[in-house]
Amino acid sequence: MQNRIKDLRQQHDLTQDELAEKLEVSRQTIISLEKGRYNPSLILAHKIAKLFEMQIEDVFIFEEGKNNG
Amino acid sequence: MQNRIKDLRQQHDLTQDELAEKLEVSRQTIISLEKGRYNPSLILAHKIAKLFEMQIEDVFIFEEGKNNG
DNA sequence: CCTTTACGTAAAGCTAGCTTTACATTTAAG
DNA sequence: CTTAAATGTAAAGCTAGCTTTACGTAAAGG
Repeated sequence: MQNRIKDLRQQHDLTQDELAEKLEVSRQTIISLEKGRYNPSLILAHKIAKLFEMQIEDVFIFEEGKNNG
Repeated sequence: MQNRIKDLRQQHDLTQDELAEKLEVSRQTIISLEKGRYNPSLILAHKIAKLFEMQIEDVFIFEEGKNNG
């Protein structure tokens, strides 16, 4: 699962530290998210999408076309 | 955080067990989700929304109007 | 050289999502 | 009463999201 967090953060002129504060998570969490190291909780995903005024599905890119019917 | 899972499941004539199989999770997970007992992972939320052909934000209802601008 | 800012890795630890098993209740059918 | 399907609770256990601390690197500035 990929995401556009790094891109969006830079577009909004935020450092990792600033983004972490706004989302009320640690900087490590931001780094890990940007590196695609894990699958965040829905609430965190929502906070991110809300901050950037986007839909969750537009921030996070899911693997479509795997076993999709 | 609330959600419309129970409602959507019934609209689609699915039992908890059938929904669990489709989502590749346990029935307990469905029960807990329907009861709002926790905050699912983003991937699970996505699978649910995709199954019902909806946006995540339309399946899960986040507390808006708290400190929202 | 030294300090500050920003980004990154590593690893130990806590918490909560999710699984598994077991048991109880309700409704429908015989 | 018995069987079966559907829903629910309880609790033990594994895994992974997230935190915290520590250390390393590179760029900007004095």
